[in-house]
Amino acid sequence: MLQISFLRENSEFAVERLKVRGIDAAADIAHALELDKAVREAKTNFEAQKAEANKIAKSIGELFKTGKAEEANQLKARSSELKESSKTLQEQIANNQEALEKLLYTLPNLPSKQVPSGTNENDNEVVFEFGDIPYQNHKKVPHWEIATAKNLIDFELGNKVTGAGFPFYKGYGALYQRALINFFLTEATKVGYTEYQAPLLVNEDSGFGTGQLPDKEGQMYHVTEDNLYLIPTAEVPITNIFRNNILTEMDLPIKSTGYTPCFRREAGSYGKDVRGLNRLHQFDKVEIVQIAHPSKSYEILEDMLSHSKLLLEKLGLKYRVLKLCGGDLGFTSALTYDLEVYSAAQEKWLEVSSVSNFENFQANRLKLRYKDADGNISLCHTLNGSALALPRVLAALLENYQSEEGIHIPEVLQPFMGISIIK
RNA sequence: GGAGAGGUGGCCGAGUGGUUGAAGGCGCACGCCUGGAAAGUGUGUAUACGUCAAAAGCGUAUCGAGGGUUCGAAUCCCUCUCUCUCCGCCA
Repeated sequence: MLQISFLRENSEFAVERLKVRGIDAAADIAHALELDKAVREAKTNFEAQKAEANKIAKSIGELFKTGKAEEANQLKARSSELKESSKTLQEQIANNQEALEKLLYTLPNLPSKQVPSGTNENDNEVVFEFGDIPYQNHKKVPHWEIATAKNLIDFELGNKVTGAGFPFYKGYGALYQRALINFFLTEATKVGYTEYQAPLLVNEDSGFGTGQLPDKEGQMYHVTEDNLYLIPTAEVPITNIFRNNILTEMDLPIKSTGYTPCFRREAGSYGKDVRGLNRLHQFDKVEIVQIAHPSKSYEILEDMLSHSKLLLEKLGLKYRVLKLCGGDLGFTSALTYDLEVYSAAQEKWLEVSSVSNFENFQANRLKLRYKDADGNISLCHTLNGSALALPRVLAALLENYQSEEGIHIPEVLQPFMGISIIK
Protein backbone atom coordinates (compact mmCIF):
# COMPACT_ATOMS: atom_id res chain seq x y z
CA MET A 1 0.00 0.00 0.00
CA LEU A 2 1.15 3.50 -0.73
CA GLN A 3 2.29 5.57 2.20
CA ILE A 4 0.05 8.47 3.04
CA SER A 5 3.11 10.45 4.12
CA PHE A 6 4.50 9.97 0.64
CA LEU A 7 1.25 11.03 -1.01
CA ARG A 8 1.15 14.24 1.03
CA GLU A 9 4.33 15.40 -0.63
CA ASN A 10 4.01 13.72 -4.02
CA SER A 11 0.37 13.53 -4.99
CA GLU A 12 0.89 14.84 -8.49
CA PHE A 13 3.76 12.50 -9.10
CA ALA A 14 1.62 9.59 -7.93
CA VAL A 15 -1.25 10.52 -10.22
CA GLU A 16 1.20 10.84 -13.08
CA ARG A 17 2.75 7.43 -12.39
CA LEU A 18 -0.59 5.67 -12.08
CA LYS A 19 -1.54 6.91 -15.54
CA VAL A 20 1.00 4.41 -16.83
CA ARG A 21 -1.40 1.76 -15.58
CA GLY A 22 -4.24 3.49 -17.34
CA ILE A 23 -5.70 4.65 -14.04
CA ASP A 24 -6.85 8.14 -13.25
CA ALA A 25 -6.38 8.28 -9.51
CA ALA A 26 -6.51 12.07 -9.16
CA ALA A 27 -9.88 12.10 -7.41
CA ASP A 28 -9.05 9.18 -5.13
CA ILE A 29 -5.77 10.66 -4.07
CA ALA A 30 -7.30 14.06 -3.47
CA HIS A 31 -9.96 12.39 -1.37
CA ALA A 32 -7.34 10.46 0.55
CA LEU A 33 -5.51 13.66 1.34
CA GLU A 34 -8.71 15.27 2.58
CA LEU A 35 -9.41 12.35 4.85
CA ASP A 36 -5.85 12.43 6.07
CA LYS A 37 -6.17 16.10 6.88
CA ALA A 38 -9.41 15.54 8.73
CA VAL A 39 -7.88 12.73 10.73
CA ARG A 40 -4.91 14.84 11.75
CA GLU A 41 -6.98 17.82 12.75
CA ALA A 42 -9.33 15.74 14.84
CA LYS A 43 -6.37 13.92 16.30
CA THR A 44 -4.68 17.09 17.40
CA ASN A 45 -7.84 18.20 19.23
CA PHE A 46 -8.47 14.81 20.66
CA GLU A 47 -4.95 14.50 21.96
CA ALA A 48 -5.08 17.92 23.57
CA GLN A 49 -8.24 16.93 25.41
CA LYS A 50 -6.73 13.62 26.39
CA ALA A 51 -3.66 15.41 27.67
CA GLU A 52 -5.77 17.58 29.91
CA ALA A 53 -7.82 14.65 31.12
CA ASN A 54 -4.68 12.71 31.94
CA LYS A 55 -3.31 15.66 33.84
CA ILE A 56 -6.50 15.97 35.86
CA ALA A 57 -6.59 12.27 36.61
CA LYS A 58 -3.08 12.52 37.90
CA SER A 59 -3.79 15.43 40.18
CA ILE A 60 -6.89 13.72 41.50
CA GLY A 61 -4.66 10.93 42.60
CA GLU A 62 -2.41 13.41 44.37
CA LEU A 63 -5.35 15.11 46.07
CA PHE A 64 -6.77 11.85 47.36
CA LYS A 65 -3.41 10.92 48.74
CA THR A 66 -3.15 14.18 50.66
CA GLY A 67 -6.72 13.86 51.87
CA LYS A 68 -8.26 16.67 49.84
CA ALA A 69 -11.28 14.73 48.70
CA GLU A 70 -13.40 17.84 48.19
CA GLU A 71 -11.12 19.34 45.55
CA ALA A 72 -10.71 16.02 43.91
CA ASN A 73 -14.42 15.59 43.44
CA GLN A 74 -14.65 18.98 41.76
CA LEU A 75 -12.04 17.94 39.24
CA LYS A 76 -13.92 14.78 38.46
CA ALA A 77 -16.73 16.76 36.92
CA ARG A 78 -14.37 18.53 34.53
CA SER A 79 -12.79 15.24 33.58
CA SER A 80 -16.15 13.68 32.76
CA GLU A 81 -16.92 16.60 30.48
CA LEU A 82 -13.69 16.11 28.59
CA LYS A 83 -14.45 12.48 28.24
CA GLU A 84 -17.76 13.19 26.57
CA SER A 85 -16.39 15.65 24.07
CA SER A 86 -13.40 13.52 23.23
CA LYS A 87 -15.68 10.63 22.43
CA THR A 88 -17.13 12.32 19.38
CA LEU A 89 -13.68 13.25 18.18
CA GLN A 90 -12.56 9.71 18.64
CA GLU A 91 -15.37 8.41 16.49
CA GLN A 92 -14.59 10.96 13.84
CA ILE A 93 -10.98 9.87 13.79
CA ALA A 94 -11.86 6.20 13.60
CA ASN A 95 -14.35 6.70 10.78
CA ASN A 96 -12.08 8.83 8.69
CA GLN A 97 -9.13 6.60 9.29
CA GLU A 98 -11.07 3.57 8.20
CA ALA A 99 -12.26 5.33 5.07
CA LEU A 100 -8.71 6.41 4.35
CA GLU A 101 -7.33 2.92 4.75
CA LYS A 102 -9.98 1.41 2.56
CA LEU A 103 -9.16 3.93 -0.10
CA LEU A 104 -5.44 3.29 0.16
CA TYR A 105 -5.99 -0.46 -0.22
CA THR A 106 -7.55 0.15 -3.61
CA LEU A 107 -4.58 2.07 -4.99
CA PRO A 108 -2.01 -0.11 -6.76
CA ASN A 109 1.71 0.43 -6.56
CA LEU A 110 3.33 3.17 -8.60
CA PRO A 111 5.04 1.77 -11.69
CA SER A 112 8.73 2.54 -11.83
CA LYS A 113 10.02 4.92 -14.49
CA GLN A 114 11.17 1.96 -16.59
CA VAL A 115 7.66 0.61 -17.04
CA PRO A 116 6.42 1.01 -20.60
CA SER A 117 2.92 2.37 -20.95
CA GLY A 118 0.34 0.11 -22.45
CA THR A 119 -3.01 -1.44 -21.76
CA ASN A 120 -2.52 -5.20 -22.00
CA GLU A 121 -0.08 -8.03 -22.56
CA ASN A 122 0.41 -7.10 -26.19
CA ASP A 123 2.14 -3.93 -25.07
CA ASN A 124 4.75 -5.72 -23.01
CA GLU A 125 8.24 -5.00 -24.18
CA VAL A 126 10.47 -7.88 -25.28
CA VAL A 127 13.86 -7.02 -23.84
CA PHE A 128 15.77 -10.23 -24.43
CA GLU A 129 15.56 -13.44 -26.39
CA PHE A 130 17.88 -16.42 -26.28
CA GLY A 131 18.25 -20.07 -27.17
CA ASP A 132 17.26 -22.61 -29.75
CA ILE A 133 15.11 -25.67 -30.10
CA PRO A 134 17.18 -28.87 -30.02
CA TYR A 135 16.48 -31.77 -32.43
CA GLN A 136 14.88 -29.39 -34.89
CA ASN A 137 14.37 -31.90 -37.70
CA HIS A 138 12.04 -33.97 -35.53
CA LYS A 139 8.33 -33.21 -35.43
CA LYS A 140 7.22 -32.11 -31.96
CA VAL A 141 4.08 -33.38 -30.29
CA PRO A 142 2.24 -31.33 -27.64
CA HIS A 143 3.28 -32.26 -24.13
CA TRP A 144 -0.16 -33.52 -23.12
CA GLU A 145 0.02 -36.11 -25.87
CA ILE A 146 3.57 -37.23 -25.33
CA ALA A 147 3.22 -37.17 -21.54
CA THR A 148 0.17 -39.38 -21.74
CA ALA A 149 1.76 -41.66 -24.32
CA LYS A 150 4.88 -42.11 -22.22
CA ASN A 151 2.85 -42.52 -19.05
CA LEU A 152 4.37 -39.50 -17.36
CA ILE A 153 1.26 -37.55 -16.46
CA ASP A 154 -2.31 -38.73 -15.95
CA PHE A 155 -4.79 -35.94 -16.40
CA GLU A 156 -7.83 -38.22 -16.33
CA LEU A 157 -6.85 -39.60 -12.97
CA GLY A 158 -6.65 -36.06 -11.63
CA ASN A 159 -10.13 -35.35 -12.91
CA LYS A 160 -11.42 -38.43 -11.14
CA VAL A 161 -9.74 -37.88 -7.82
CA THR A 162 -9.98 -34.11 -7.55
CA GLY A 163 -11.02 -32.23 -10.65
CA ALA A 164 -9.66 -30.47 -13.69
CA GLY A 165 -6.34 -28.80 -13.13
CA PHE A 166 -5.01 -31.34 -10.65
CA PRO A 167 -2.99 -33.86 -12.67
CA PHE A 168 -1.11 -36.87 -11.37
CA TYR A 169 2.54 -37.12 -12.31
CA LYS A 170 3.79 -40.65 -12.29
CA GLY A 171 6.87 -42.71 -12.93
CA TYR A 172 9.44 -40.69 -14.83
CA GLY A 173 7.00 -37.79 -14.83
CA ALA A 174 7.09 -37.62 -11.05
CA LEU A 175 10.84 -38.14 -11.10
CA TYR A 176 11.20 -35.32 -13.59
CA GLN A 177 9.31 -32.98 -11.25
CA ARG A 178 11.42 -34.00 -8.31
CA ALA A 179 14.60 -33.48 -10.30
CA LEU A 180 13.54 -30.00 -11.36
CA ILE A 181 12.71 -28.98 -7.81
CA ASN A 182 16.00 -30.32 -6.62
CA PHE A 183 17.92 -28.60 -9.39
CA PHE A 184 16.24 -25.25 -8.81
CA LEU A 185 16.78 -25.34 -5.06
CA THR A 186 20.38 -26.40 -5.51
CA GLU A 187 21.03 -23.51 -7.86
CA ALA A 188 19.37 -21.02 -5.47
CA THR A 189 21.17 -22.15 -2.34
CA LYS A 190 24.44 -22.18 -4.26
CA VAL A 191 24.20 -18.42 -4.67
CA GLY A 192 23.27 -17.67 -1.10
CA TYR A 193 19.54 -18.13 -0.76
CA THR A 194 18.44 -19.77 2.48
CA GLU A 195 16.04 -22.61 1.87
CA TYR A 196 12.74 -22.78 3.70
CA GLN A 197 10.02 -25.37 3.82
CA ALA A 198 7.05 -23.15 4.44
CA PRO A 199 3.49 -23.74 5.57
CA LEU A 200 1.08 -24.15 2.69
CA LEU A 201 -1.73 -22.50 4.59
CA VAL A 202 -1.49 -18.93 5.78
CA ASN A 203 -3.65 -16.70 7.95
CA GLU A 204 -5.39 -13.50 6.98
CA ASP A 205 -2.62 -11.22 8.20
CA SER A 206 -0.14 -12.92 5.91
CA GLY A 207 -2.48 -12.74 2.95
CA PHE A 208 -2.89 -9.09 3.63
CA GLY A 209 0.81 -8.46 4.14
CA THR A 210 1.88 -9.50 0.68
CA GLY A 211 -1.19 -7.97 -0.95
CA GLN A 212 -3.29 -10.98 -1.94
CA LEU A 213 -5.96 -9.76 0.47
CA PRO A 214 -8.27 -8.03 0.12
CA ASP A 215 -7.57 -7.57 -3.56
CA LYS A 216 -7.43 -11.16 -4.79
CA GLU A 217 -9.53 -12.94 -2.24
CA GLY A 218 -11.39 -14.91 -4.91
CA GLN A 219 -8.19 -16.33 -6.39
CA MET A 220 -7.17 -18.21 -3.27
CA TYR A 221 -8.65 -21.36 -1.84
CA HIS A 222 -10.13 -20.39 1.49
CA VAL A 223 -10.43 -22.89 4.31
CA THR A 224 -13.30 -21.17 6.04
CA GLU A 225 -13.46 -23.59 8.94
CA ASP A 226 -10.14 -22.26 10.20
CA ASN A 227 -9.99 -19.05 8.22
CA LEU A 228 -6.79 -20.03 6.48
CA TYR A 229 -5.81 -19.67 2.84
CA LEU A 230 -3.94 -22.12 0.63
CA ILE A 231 -0.94 -20.26 -0.67
CA PRO A 232 -0.99 -19.16 -4.31
CA THR A 233 2.80 -18.84 -4.18
CA ALA A 234 5.64 -19.33 -1.69
CA GLU A 235 6.04 -15.57 -1.81
CA VAL A 236 3.29 -15.31 0.78
CA PRO A 237 4.72 -17.41 3.63
CA ILE A 238 8.34 -16.60 2.86
CA THR A 239 7.93 -12.84 2.68
CA ASN A 240 5.71 -12.88 5.75
CA ILE A 241 8.52 -14.43 7.76
CA PHE A 242 9.73 -10.86 8.05
CA ARG A 243 6.41 -9.20 8.80
CA ASN A 244 6.61 -6.72 11.69
CA ASN A 245 10.38 -6.84 11.74
CA ILE A 246 12.89 -4.09 12.12
CA LEU A 247 16.04 -5.44 10.54
CA THR A 248 19.55 -4.14 10.88
CA GLU A 249 20.79 -2.42 7.76
CA MET A 250 23.83 -4.68 7.79
CA ASP A 251 21.65 -7.76 7.48
CA LEU A 252 20.33 -6.67 4.09
CA PRO A 253 19.79 -8.12 1.64
CA ILE A 254 18.11 -11.22 3.04
CA LYS A 255 17.84 -13.95 0.43
CA SER A 256 15.32 -16.74 0.91
CA THR A 257 14.06 -19.51 -1.27
CA GLY A 258 11.56 -22.28 -1.00
CA TYR A 259 9.79 -24.95 -2.92
CA THR A 260 6.04 -25.19 -2.43
CA PRO A 261 3.03 -26.38 -4.30
CA CYS A 262 0.89 -23.39 -5.26
CA PHE A 263 -2.88 -23.31 -5.31
CA ARG A 264 -4.90 -21.02 -7.50
CA ARG A 265 -8.59 -21.02 -8.18
CA GLU A 266 -8.04 -19.28 -11.52
CA ALA A 267 -11.59 -18.03 -11.32
CA GLY A 268 -12.67 -16.45 -14.55
CA SER A 269 -9.92 -17.93 -16.69
CA TYR A 270 -11.66 -21.11 -17.79
CA GLY A 271 -11.25 -22.08 -21.38
CA LYS A 272 -8.16 -20.01 -21.90
CA ASP A 273 -4.94 -21.90 -22.53
CA VAL A 274 -5.93 -24.62 -20.15
CA ARG A 275 -4.73 -27.65 -22.05
CA GLY A 276 -2.33 -29.99 -20.37
CA LEU A 277 0.00 -28.30 -17.97
CA ASN A 278 -0.59 -24.82 -19.29
CA ARG A 279 -2.86 -23.73 -16.46
CA LEU A 280 -3.39 -25.70 -13.28
CA HIS A 281 -5.07 -25.24 -9.93
CA GLN A 282 -2.14 -26.85 -8.21
CA PHE A 283 1.41 -26.58 -9.40
CA ASP A 284 4.93 -26.67 -8.06
CA LYS A 285 7.25 -23.74 -7.91
CA VAL A 286 10.56 -22.69 -6.45
CA GLU A 287 10.47 -19.08 -5.41
CA ILE A 288 13.29 -16.71 -4.59
CA VAL A 289 12.65 -13.75 -2.28
CA GLN A 290 14.85 -10.87 -1.24
CA ILE A 291 14.42 -8.21 1.40
CA ALA A 292 16.51 -5.32 0.19
CA HIS A 293 17.83 -1.91 1.04
CA PRO A 294 15.85 0.61 -1.02
CA SER A 295 18.97 1.91 -2.74
CA LYS A 296 19.87 -1.58 -3.91
CA SER A 297 16.56 -3.06 -4.97
CA TYR A 298 16.82 -2.43 -8.70
CA GLU A 299 20.29 -3.85 -8.83
CA ILE A 300 18.94 -6.89 -7.01
CA LEU A 301 16.00 -7.17 -9.38
CA GLU A 302 18.43 -7.51 -12.27
CA ASP A 303 20.39 -10.06 -10.30
CA MET A 304 17.28 -12.13 -9.65
CA LEU A 305 16.30 -11.89 -13.28
CA SER A 306 19.74 -13.16 -14.26
CA HIS A 307 19.34 -16.07 -11.88
CA SER A 308 16.11 -17.18 -13.54
CA LYS A 309 17.52 -16.61 -17.01
CA LEU A 310 20.51 -18.76 -16.21
CA LEU A 311 18.26 -21.60 -15.09
CA LEU A 312 16.54 -21.59 -18.44
CA GLU A 313 19.85 -21.48 -20.25
CA LYS A 314 21.15 -24.42 -18.27
CA LEU A 315 18.01 -26.30 -19.18
CA GLY A 316 18.61 -25.41 -22.82
CA LEU A 317 15.24 -23.80 -23.30
CA LYS A 318 14.55 -21.08 -25.77
CA TYR A 319 13.17 -18.14 -23.86
CA ARG A 320 12.50 -14.44 -23.89
CA VAL A 321 12.20 -11.74 -21.27
CA LEU A 322 9.37 -9.26 -21.18
CA LYS A 323 9.20 -6.05 -19.30
CA LEU A 324 5.57 -5.73 -18.34
CA CYS A 325 3.70 -2.64 -19.42
CA GLY A 326 1.62 -0.57 -17.03
CA GLY A 327 -1.62 -2.26 -17.99
CA ASP A 328 -0.29 -5.76 -17.35
CA LEU A 329 1.65 -4.98 -14.19
CA GLY A 330 0.48 -6.67 -11.00
CA PHE A 331 -1.27 -4.67 -8.33
CA THR A 332 1.63 -4.66 -5.90
CA SER A 333 4.53 -4.44 -8.33
CA ALA A 334 6.61 -1.47 -9.40
CA LEU A 335 8.47 -3.35 -12.10
CA THR A 336 8.06 -6.89 -13.35
CA TYR A 337 9.94 -9.04 -15.81
CA ASP A 338 8.22 -12.10 -17.16
CA LEU A 339 10.22 -14.98 -18.55
CA GLU A 340 8.59 -17.09 -21.21
CA VAL A 341 9.82 -20.32 -22.71
CA TYR A 342 9.07 -21.29 -26.24
CA SER A 343 7.05 -24.41 -26.56
CA ALA A 344 7.98 -26.05 -29.84
CA ALA A 345 4.83 -28.11 -30.29
CA GLN A 346 2.29 -25.52 -29.27
CA GLU A 347 4.34 -22.92 -31.08
CA LYS A 348 3.81 -20.33 -28.44
CA TRP A 349 5.45 -18.66 -25.49
CA LEU A 350 4.63 -19.89 -22.00
CA GLU A 351 5.22 -17.81 -18.91
CA VAL A 352 7.44 -19.64 -16.44
CA SER A 353 8.64 -16.87 -14.20
CA SER A 354 7.73 -13.45 -13.00
CA VAL A 355 10.38 -11.38 -11.25
CA SER A 356 9.19 -8.27 -9.46
CA ASN A 357 10.33 -5.37 -7.37
CA PHE A 358 7.57 -4.22 -5.04
CA GLU A 359 9.67 -1.40 -3.65
CA ASN A 360 8.11 -0.56 -0.28
CA PHE A 361 4.52 -1.35 -1.25
CA GLN A 362 4.46 -4.72 0.48
CA ALA A 363 6.85 -3.59 3.21
CA ASN A 364 4.41 -0.86 4.19
CA ARG A 365 1.69 -3.44 4.72
CA LEU A 366 4.09 -5.88 6.32
CA LYS A 367 5.61 -3.22 8.57
CA LEU A 368 8.94 -4.52 7.40
CA ARG A 369 11.64 -1.99 8.14
CA TYR A 370 15.34 -1.62 8.71
CA LYS A 371 17.36 0.55 11.02
CA ASP A 372 20.41 2.31 9.65
CA ALA A 373 23.62 3.20 11.47
CA ASP A 374 22.14 6.52 12.64
CA GLY A 375 19.12 4.75 14.11
CA ASN A 376 16.72 5.93 11.43
CA ILE A 377 14.00 3.49 10.57
CA SER A 378 12.76 3.09 7.00
CA LEU A 379 10.75 0.62 5.00
CA CYS A 380 12.63 -2.15 3.20
CA HIS A 381 12.05 -3.10 -0.39
CA THR A 382 10.76 -6.56 -1.17
CA LEU A 383 11.36 -8.57 -4.32
CA ASN A 384 10.53 -12.00 -5.53
CA GLY A 385 10.78 -14.18 -8.55
CA SER A 386 9.88 -17.64 -9.74
CA ALA A 387 12.96 -19.75 -10.16
CA LEU A 388 11.05 -21.45 -11.60
CA ALA A 389 7.43 -22.57 -11.96
CA LEU A 390 7.47 -26.21 -12.91
CA PRO A 391 4.57 -27.20 -15.16
CA ARG A 392 5.30 -25.05 -18.15
CA VAL A 393 9.01 -25.68 -17.85
CA LEU A 394 8.22 -29.36 -17.91
CA ALA A 395 5.86 -28.85 -20.83
CA ALA A 396 8.57 -27.13 -22.83
CA LEU A 397 11.16 -29.72 -21.86
CA LEU A 398 8.88 -32.54 -22.95
CA GLU A 399 8.07 -30.85 -26.22
CA ASN A 400 11.40 -29.36 -27.19
CA TYR A 401 13.57 -32.34 -26.35
CA GLN A 402 11.78 -34.84 -28.54
CA SER A 403 13.73 -36.84 -31.11
CA GLU A 404 13.12 -40.13 -32.84
CA GLU A 405 14.84 -41.82 -29.89
CA GLY A 406 12.55 -40.38 -27.25
CA ILE A 407 12.52 -37.44 -24.86
CA HIS A 408 16.02 -36.37 -23.99
CA ILE A 409 16.85 -35.03 -20.54
CA PRO A 410 18.97 -31.87 -20.34
CA GLU A 411 22.44 -32.59 -19.10
CA VAL A 412 22.12 -30.56 -15.90
CA LEU A 413 19.18 -32.69 -14.82
CA GLN A 414 20.72 -36.05 -15.57
CA PRO A 415 22.54 -36.28 -12.22
CA PHE A 416 19.22 -35.66 -10.48
CA MET A 417 17.38 -38.23 -12.58
CA GLY A 418 19.88 -40.94 -13.25
CA ILE A 419 18.73 -41.26 -16.86
CA SER A 420 19.43 -39.29 -20.01
CA ILE A 421 16.39 -40.13 -22.06
CA ILE A 422 12.80 -41.25 -21.66
CA LYS A 423 12.11 -43.76 -24.36
C1' G B 1 -12.50 -33.17 20.74
C1' G B 2 -12.17 -32.82 26.70
C1' A B 3 -9.59 -30.39 30.97
C1' G B 4 -6.24 -26.84 32.77
C1' A B 5 -2.46 -22.85 32.58
C1' G B 6 -0.79 -18.59 30.39
C1' G B 7 0.20 -14.23 26.73
C1' U B 8 4.21 -7.81 29.95
C1' G B 9 10.02 -4.39 26.15
C1' G B 10 15.33 -7.94 21.74
C1' C B 11 15.02 -12.04 25.60
C1' C B 12 13.98 -13.65 30.81
C1' G B 13 10.96 -11.77 34.53
C1' A B 14 8.32 -8.48 38.55
C1' G B 15 4.00 -5.87 38.97
C1' U B 16 -2.51 -5.82 40.97
C1' G B 17 -6.46 0.55 40.35
C1' G B 18 -3.02 6.53 40.97
C1' U B 19 4.35 10.08 38.21
C1' U B 20 4.44 2.20 35.54
C1' G B 21 6.63 3.18 28.99
C1' A B 22 6.56 -0.23 32.81
C1' A B 23 11.25 -2.80 38.79
C1' G B 24 15.24 -6.35 38.36
C1' G B 25 18.27 -9.34 35.25
C1' C B 26 20.32 -10.82 30.50
C1' G B 27 21.62 -9.05 25.90
C1' C B 28 23.17 -4.87 22.98
C1' A B 29 25.69 0.17 22.22
C1' C B 30 29.02 3.81 23.90
C1' G B 31 32.53 5.39 27.73
C1' C B 32 35.90 4.52 32.02
C1' C B 33 39.35 0.94 33.78
C1' U B 34 43.46 -2.41 31.09
C1' G B 35 49.57 -3.16 27.52
C1' G B 36 45.21 -5.73 25.30
C1' A B 37 41.07 -8.51 26.82
C1' A B 38 37.95 -10.60 30.63
C1' A B 39 36.03 -9.01 35.12
C1' G B 40 34.46 -4.52 37.22
C1' U B 41 32.11 0.15 36.54
C1' G B 42 29.13 4.40 34.40
C1' U B 43 25.59 5.92 30.81
C1' G B 44 22.17 4.70 27.27
C1' U B 45 18.96 1.12 25.01
C1' A B 46 10.79 0.29 22.01
C1' U B 47 7.43 1.66 18.16
C1' A B 48 3.69 4.49 15.74
C1' C B 49 1.32 8.94 15.22
C1' G B 50 0.63 14.22 16.14
C1' U B 51 2.98 19.13 16.91
C1' C B 52 7.59 21.75 14.80
C1' A B 53 10.95 24.19 8.66
C1' A B 54 13.99 20.54 11.16
C1' A B 55 16.29 18.68 15.52
C1' A B 56 15.42 18.99 20.52
C1' G B 57 11.27 19.18 23.19
C1' C B 58 6.22 18.40 24.11
C1' G B 59 1.76 15.49 23.50
C1' U B 60 -1.18 10.87 22.34
C1' A B 61 -1.34 5.64 21.88
C1' U B 62 0.68 0.77 22.70
C1' C B 63 1.70 -4.74 28.64
C1' G B 64 -2.15 -10.75 22.78
C1' A B 65 -6.83 -8.07 20.13
C1' G B 66 -11.42 -5.54 20.77
C1' G B 67 -15.07 -3.56 24.01
C1' G B 68 -16.69 -2.05 29.13
C1' U B 69 -16.33 -0.08 34.44
C1' U B 70 -13.57 4.33 36.58
C1' C B 71 -11.64 11.02 37.34
C1' G B 72 -7.64 7.29 36.45
C1' A B 73 -6.61 0.29 34.01
C1' A B 74 -0.78 -3.83 32.59
C1' U B 75 -3.85 -4.34 37.09
C1' C B 76 -11.26 -5.12 37.62
C1' C B 77 -15.41 -7.09 34.03
C1' C B 78 -16.99 -9.13 29.04
C1' U B 79 -15.90 -11.12 24.10
C1' C B 80 -12.38 -12.95 20.81
C1' U B 81 -7.62 -14.85 19.68
C1' C B 82 -3.04 -17.31 20.14
C1' U B 83 0.49 -20.35 22.84
C1' C B 84 1.67 -24.16 26.32
C1' U B 85 0.57 -28.70 29.46
C1' C B 86 -2.31 -33.20 30.30
C1' C B 87 -6.00 -36.70 28.28
C1' G B 88 -8.25 -38.64 23.71
C1' C B 89 -7.41 -39.36 18.44
C1' C B 90 -3.63 -39.66 14.84
C1' A B 91 1.14 -39.17 10.35
